Amino acid sequence: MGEITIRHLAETLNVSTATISKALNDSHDISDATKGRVFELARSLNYRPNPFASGLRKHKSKTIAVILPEIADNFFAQAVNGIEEIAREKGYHLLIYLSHDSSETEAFFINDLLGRCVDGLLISVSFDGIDFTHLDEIQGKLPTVFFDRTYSGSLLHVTNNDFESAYQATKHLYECGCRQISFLSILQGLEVGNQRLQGHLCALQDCGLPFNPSLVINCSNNKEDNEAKLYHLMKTVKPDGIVSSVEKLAKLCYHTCNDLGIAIPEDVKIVSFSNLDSASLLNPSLTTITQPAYDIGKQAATMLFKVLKYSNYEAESMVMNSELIKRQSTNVSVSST
Amino acid sequence: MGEITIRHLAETLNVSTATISKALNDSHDISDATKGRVFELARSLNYRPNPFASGLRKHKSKTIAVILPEIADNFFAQAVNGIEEIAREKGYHLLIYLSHDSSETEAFFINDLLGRCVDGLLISVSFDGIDFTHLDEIQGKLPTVFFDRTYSGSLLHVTNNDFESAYQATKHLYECGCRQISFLSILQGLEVGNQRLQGHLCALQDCGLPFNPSLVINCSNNKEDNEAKLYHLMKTVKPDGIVSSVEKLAKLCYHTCNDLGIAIPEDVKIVSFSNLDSASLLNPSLTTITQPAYDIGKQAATMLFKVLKYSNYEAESMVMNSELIKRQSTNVSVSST
DNA sequence: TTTATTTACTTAACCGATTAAGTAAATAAA
DNA sequence: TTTATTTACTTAATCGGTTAAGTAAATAAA
Repeated sequence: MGEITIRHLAETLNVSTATISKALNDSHDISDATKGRVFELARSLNYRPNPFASGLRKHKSKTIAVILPEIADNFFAQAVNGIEEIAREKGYHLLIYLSHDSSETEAFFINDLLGRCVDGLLISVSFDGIDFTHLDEIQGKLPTVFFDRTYSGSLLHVTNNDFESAYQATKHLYECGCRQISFLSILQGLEVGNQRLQGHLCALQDCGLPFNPSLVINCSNNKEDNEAKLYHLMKTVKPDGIVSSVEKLAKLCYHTCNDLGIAIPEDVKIVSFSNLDSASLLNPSLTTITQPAYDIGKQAATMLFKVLKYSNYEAESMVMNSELIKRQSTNVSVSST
Repeated sequence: MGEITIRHLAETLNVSTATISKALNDSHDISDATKGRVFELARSLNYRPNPFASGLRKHKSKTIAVILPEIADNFFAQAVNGIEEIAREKGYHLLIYLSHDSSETEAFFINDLLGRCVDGLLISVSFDGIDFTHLDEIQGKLPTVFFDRTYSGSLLHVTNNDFESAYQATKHLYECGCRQISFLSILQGLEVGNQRLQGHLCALQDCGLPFNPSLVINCSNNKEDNEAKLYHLMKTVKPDGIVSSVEKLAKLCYHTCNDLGIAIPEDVKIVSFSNLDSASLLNPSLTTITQPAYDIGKQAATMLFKVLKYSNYEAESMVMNSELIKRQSTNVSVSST
C-alpha cells in the first residue's frame, strides 16, 4: 500500500534510481551535496528500503537465526537476552526456532534455514538421537556458532568449563561429608553431558571414592521415567549427596525428597547446574553451579558477527567459567542466605 | 553458492520457469503429469525457493514478529512457546524483539517492521512512558494481536481476567485474616496494571476494608527504587498481607522479609501474580495467581493467523482465566505442599 | 595546449520467483 | 462441420533494489 520506493525518491529529486541507491549506501560515487538531499528526503518520507529487493540482489538478509532446545529455561532465556543485545547493536534481526530436543525438528529447521538466506546461525543442539548429519551439512554453507550444547564436529563454539564445574561440585559434596554421591546424568552423547559426567568421575577418584554404577542415573526428557528412576534411587540406593547436571532434575529431586520425607541437606545434599534466579529462595536454598548464560549468548553472537565480517576469520572457540554458589542444600548448619 | 533455482529445474525438464513455478504452487494450469515430474525433480535436488524472490513479488514473507518486554520471565517464555508452536504448525517463521520495557526501543522495532514486510505482529507492550503513537501507527498497516499487556487503542487482544484475579487474591488474603493488605502495583497506564489495581480496590471495598493510600506501592522497573519502597513499607506501614502484581516484586518481598526477619506467612501473607514453576519449592511455597501463559501465546497466534487468512475477519478479543493456587505463603498452618 | 584522470552521474542488466497475457492443440458444443 | 471452450503450456513484464559498464564534464598532468 503506497510504500515509498527508491523510484519515488529518484523522481522527486530528478535523478536516477542508481544515484539514490548509491547515495543511501554512502558510495563515494556520489557528491556530498546529492547525498545530503537524498538523505534528507528519505528521512522526511520515512523511506524504508525493501529488504526483499536488496536481499535478492545481495544475498544478505541482516538476519540471524537461533535454534534452541527450549525457551522456558533460565539458561536459554538469558542466553537469548545476550544474543539479542548484540544482534540489535549490529542492526540484525533475530529468528527463533525451538527444537524441543527433537533432532528431527532441528534438521527440518536447518534445511529450511539453508534455503532462507539467513546470514548466520547460533545453535545449542538438541540431544535426542545420535544423528548429526544435519549439523554436518551446515559446514561451509552457513556461518554457525554453537553454544553450550555443541557436538564433536562443531568448529566454533562457546562452552562452559563443564568438566571442572562438575569436578568442583562433587568435591564440594565430598568436603561436606558425602561419601555416596549420585550423579544425575543427561545429555549423554553431547560434549556437555559427557564432560560433566567425566568431571564427576574424576573427582570421585581424586577423593578416593569408589565408582558405583548404580549411583549414576541416566536421565532422559521423559519426566515420568526420570521420576521413577529418582524414586528408586532415593528409596533403595540412598545417596547422601546428589550432583544434578540440569536444573529440572534438581527440582524433581526436591519434589521426590518432599514426598519421601527425606530432609535436604540433613539426609541428602544437593548441588545442581542451574541458572534459576530464585535458587536462593528455595526451601532449602539450592547450591548451584551457575553458568554465565547472558555472557555466553553475547560471546557466541559476537563471535558469529566476527565471522560474518571477516569471512576468513580464524576464530577461536571459547570456554566460559561457571560459578559454584554454596547455599543451604549442601550445608547442615542451616541459616538464612 | 550454486543454489538450485527455478531456472535449473526448467532447463532440466525443458519447460519454462513459469511452468515450474505454477507446478510448485499446484496451479491447475499445469497437467498432473508435469506436476509430478517437477515435484520429483525439486525433491531430489532439494530445491528451496528463494524467499526473497517470492517475497518481493508477493509481498508476503511467511514471517511473523513478536515484541516482548523481556524473555527471561516465565510468563513471556511460555507465551513464546505457545506462539512458536502455532507458527511452526502454519509454516511461519518467528522474529523476536525485546523492548526491555523501553517504548522508544519498541517504536524503533515497529518502524523497522513496517518496512520489513513481516506478515503479522504479536506484541505485549512496554510500560514505560505514555506515548503510544507508534502503536497507533500500526493500524491498518500490519495485522497485529496484543497479548497480556495491551493498550487502550488495541483492537485485537488476548488478555487475562486481571480484575477478577486481583479481586480474588485480595479476598483470599482477607479470608486468611489479613486486614492491612498492601498492593504492589506496576504497569500503571496499561490496562493490565489498571485492572489489577481496580480489582484489588474493589475487593477491599466489598470486604469492608478502608482504602489506605500508603498501602498501595507504585513500583517501577528500577530495582533499587522498589527495594527502598518495600523496606519502607515493611518497616513502617507493616501490612499483614501483600498482593504483588508481578513475580519479581514477590521475590523482592521474600528477600526483604528475610533481611528484616519478618516471617511469611506468620507476620505477613503473600500472594503474587506469577508463572514461576518453582513457586511450590520456595521457602515458603508461594501462593500464586497463575496465568495460562502457554495458552495465551497459542490463542494470540491463532487469532493472528485467522486475521491473516481472512483479512476481513471479524475477530473477537479473548479473555483467559487465571488460576489462584493456594500455598504456604498465605497459610498459617504450614505443611508440605 | 593536448591528453589522462577523476568526478558525478546514467543506463541497463540482474537477483529469482510470480503472474497477466498470449497461443497452439485438443476437446466440446452448436 | 464449424465455432467455442478448455487444456497446457510459453512469453515477457514485474517486484525494488544493486551494480557493472558507460559517459559527459571538470580537473590534473604532460
